[in-house]
Amino acid sequence: MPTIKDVAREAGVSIATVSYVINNKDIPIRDDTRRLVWEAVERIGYTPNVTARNLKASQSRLIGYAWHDVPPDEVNAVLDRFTYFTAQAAEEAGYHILTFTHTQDNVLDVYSELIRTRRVDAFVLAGTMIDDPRIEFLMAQGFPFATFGRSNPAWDFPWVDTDGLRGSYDAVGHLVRLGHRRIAMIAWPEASLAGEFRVRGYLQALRAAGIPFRESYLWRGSHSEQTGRDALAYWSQMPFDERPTGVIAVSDLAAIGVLNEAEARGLGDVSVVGFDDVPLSQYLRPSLTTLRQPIPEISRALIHMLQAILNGETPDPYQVALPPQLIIRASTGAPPVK
Amino acid sequence: MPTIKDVAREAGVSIATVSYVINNKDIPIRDDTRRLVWEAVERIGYTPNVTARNLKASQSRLIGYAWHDVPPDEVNAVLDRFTYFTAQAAEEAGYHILTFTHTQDNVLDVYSELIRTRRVDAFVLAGTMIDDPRIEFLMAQGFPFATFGRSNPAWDFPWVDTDGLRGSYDAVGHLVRLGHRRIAMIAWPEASLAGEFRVRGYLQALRAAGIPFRESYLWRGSHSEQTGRDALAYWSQMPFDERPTGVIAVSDLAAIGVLNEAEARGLGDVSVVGFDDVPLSQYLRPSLTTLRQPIPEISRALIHMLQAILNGETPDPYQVALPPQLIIRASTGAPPVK
DNA sequence: CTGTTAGCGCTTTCAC
DNA sequence: GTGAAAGCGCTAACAG
Repeated sequence: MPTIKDVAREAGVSIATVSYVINNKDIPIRDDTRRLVWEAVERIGYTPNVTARNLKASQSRLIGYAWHDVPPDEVNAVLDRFTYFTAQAAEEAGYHILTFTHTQDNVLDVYSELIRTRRVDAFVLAGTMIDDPRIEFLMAQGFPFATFGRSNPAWDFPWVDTDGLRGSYDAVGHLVRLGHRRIAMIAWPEASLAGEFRVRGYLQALRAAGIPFRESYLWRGSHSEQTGRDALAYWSQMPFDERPTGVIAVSDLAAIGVLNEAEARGLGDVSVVGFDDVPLSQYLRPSLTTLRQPIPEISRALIHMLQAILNGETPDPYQVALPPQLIIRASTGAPPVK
Repeated sequence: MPTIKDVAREAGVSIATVSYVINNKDIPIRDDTRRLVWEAVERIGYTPNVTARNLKASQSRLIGYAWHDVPPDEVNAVLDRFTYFTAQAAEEAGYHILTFTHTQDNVLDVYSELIRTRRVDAFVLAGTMIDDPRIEFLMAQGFPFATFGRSNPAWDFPWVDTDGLRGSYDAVGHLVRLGHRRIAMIAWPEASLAGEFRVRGYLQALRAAGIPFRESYLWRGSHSEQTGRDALAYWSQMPFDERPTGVIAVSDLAAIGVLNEAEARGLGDVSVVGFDDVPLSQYLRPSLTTLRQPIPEISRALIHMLQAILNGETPDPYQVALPPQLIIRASTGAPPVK
């Protein structure tokens, strides 16, 4: 493999000159010398060795991203697209993504190791939780990072997130325009930040439509298909003209539970909106109306933030929530006339 | 950030000694010197700089993996799990995964760039095609790689694959044991290598069960839900006692098409086996019997192969097909009695 | 305008 | 047993 030395010899110039030309430094170099260098580069097929460059510059040009373990039966609608678009955005900025894994109990060790060995220049975090220890750790270390998802609101760090409030708001608006008035929501436990934004959007949209909130229309449960089933089972106990005619769910999985339970009970005409647009949701019966997260935009925003941070600047914007897109399919329609 | 020099000074020994101790070389060093070194390391919190190590060793300890673009409406059942397990296996072997992307027309450029800059030590390829140009290129370059998926049978390179033949064979066996005799298959166009293995398994299983093959029971189409619908539409034109009672599909997506079309036509009792176990397949109505690819094993096998190659050895085994697991759910049952 | 040279942090040969 | 020093390939300050 040719090195810069070989190019210098081939071109009959010094290695410094080669370096200047290659890196296009604004050091006055005669045009024919430049040509000489490029021709030599061409002739011997030289490409700079990134490891040597990185050593010199004390950088790695790598952004770490923890790939989460996904149980085979769980849905990871978003993260594979996120990885793809993040890798792509990183490449445009001259970086690559280094993926790594960790178990539940050695999380910070793994991050710490990657920092200390100078394996990566920054991290992208996804699947953030409230009071996420990784964020706390990285802030304490002063190590560059940005997250997909919010965390403790009192913490000051760069994040990009889906605007869940806006998403729920739009979903309810969609149902209202279809003529629904009895609109329920399936939410996560209150500890979930993302979940609470979605609940707020639901409440705001109800208020905007002049529909009073009913406690019994808000069902909270875990991230599972069963939660959707439980919610519908509960609501179907209500007198017919009290039952919700439309449901917005905090996730597609819960939405699917609602559809499945409705089918099982012969209650075919409940309108359901999911959240995420998981693969296959368009092939469900009925195909699922849902909110698609703006993943490409999120990836781009994150990388822009990191780029700024790595250049010693303050990212602008620093924290941003991007609206999801309502994908209207067959699971929502007018309420049953009665 | 402390360097090996700092450790040497702190321990009052030479740099070389520190390196010997740290790397546990079998060079005779007094035990108390060793202790001195480790204590110094501990005290100043030293961790070797991987970039410097890599420069010295002319390696990167990175394995490149191209992350494929997935249209938002397509199912990528397998690749996100594959990425996770491959990253994990790589870490156990002392490597990390560098993910990168490419468009249709610059594929080889991207691989070439990664090689020439010495960004990666090897590649893992997925989504291989017959006569895959990437494989051809990497063989020509003599650059280390291994693939998830086969290619041109005349080419000699290390691969791991799902044993699609075995999978189809088992799926047909399952239907036969349930009492089916009219078993159809949905396949991909003949150009698909993976598809043809699955067809062969189907044919072999029929033969083993003494069931003659009927041309009209083999439907070929693209990778889509529509293909499944088309196939079922076609078969449902047949006289009732000629129609297939069981179908094995080359993918879950096609299987879902069959289920959806059967539902639309009120033909509820056709048994269907998919392939892949995509997320959500368990929540379909009916939940889908399918073949789950042995992803963790595939990842491990690939990394073992690469490890051998990177150590200058010949991997053993060199090419291996691992059987998928039949996951039995509600979409298969006894044929309608008649 | 161009070349010499000192590192970046590490490993390893060769001397002592 | 341990240390001095060369060198991996590159960049950039400093000379000339």
